[in-house]
Amino acid sequence: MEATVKMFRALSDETRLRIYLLLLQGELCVCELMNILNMEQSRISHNLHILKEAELINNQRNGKWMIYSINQDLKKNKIIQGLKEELKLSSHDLGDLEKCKKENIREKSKCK
Amino acid sequence: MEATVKMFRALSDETRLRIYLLLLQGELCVCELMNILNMEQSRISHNLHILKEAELINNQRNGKWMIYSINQDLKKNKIIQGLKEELKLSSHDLGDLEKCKKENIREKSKCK
DNA sequence: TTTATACATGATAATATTATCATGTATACA
DNA sequence: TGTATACATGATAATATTATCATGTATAAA
Repeated sequence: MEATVKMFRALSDETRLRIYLLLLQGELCVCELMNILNMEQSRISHNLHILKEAELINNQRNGKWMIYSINQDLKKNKIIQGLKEELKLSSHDLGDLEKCKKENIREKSKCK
Repeated sequence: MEATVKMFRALSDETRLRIYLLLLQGELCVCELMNILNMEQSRISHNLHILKEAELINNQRNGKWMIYSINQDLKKNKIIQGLKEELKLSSHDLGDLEKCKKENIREKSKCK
């Protein structure tokens, strides 16, 4: 119950829901999320922290970058399964994600 | 997306989640919810209002009583389906629900 | 070993949420 | 027609959330 409340709370924010849907497409670093969402770094980091606290995502360092990914422990969670079926990444965000990958933002862009 | 955020927000509160799980067992009036949750009336009413705004529940008047029930429009919503599979009403709340029905709180108890 | 990049995190202010208190309204009943 | 019951709702205070700003830290590269 407590974990479910925490999960709902973490996902009850448009920014965090967008981040979660983006990460469902694959791992991303903070820099890439900044680029896709067009939001400043600390805002992204703070929201990632909330998603991590709710155990919805994981992170691991890779050189300069902190890579965030979906916590696969929740693969069997029916609510998460439902979310994936019910809600898709917006075509706008999907386009920006593809652009980010094609332009290799992670390597090229100085993260400001 | 917006509706999903609103739904998550409405369910990201223990009281409202308990109310939703209780209503999944069947219709209840405010008085019965007060009795089961042991919370004061305005608190219950305000939280019911939030659940209603998120279109998770319906209400209809029946004489003195306002009867709240699950919004069946969401039967096909995968997140709600997932929630129902993932999270069950606590045995404590279930016990109090049964007690409330057995004692016919709706008719007998002066709702204070 | 300085410097830039990538990110985390503490502090703060603006805003939203939550519970409570007080009061208002609809219905039933005497 | 008054009164009690059941509930809604506005106001308020306490608390939580959110974004931003400032700063701190880890890594890599020069």
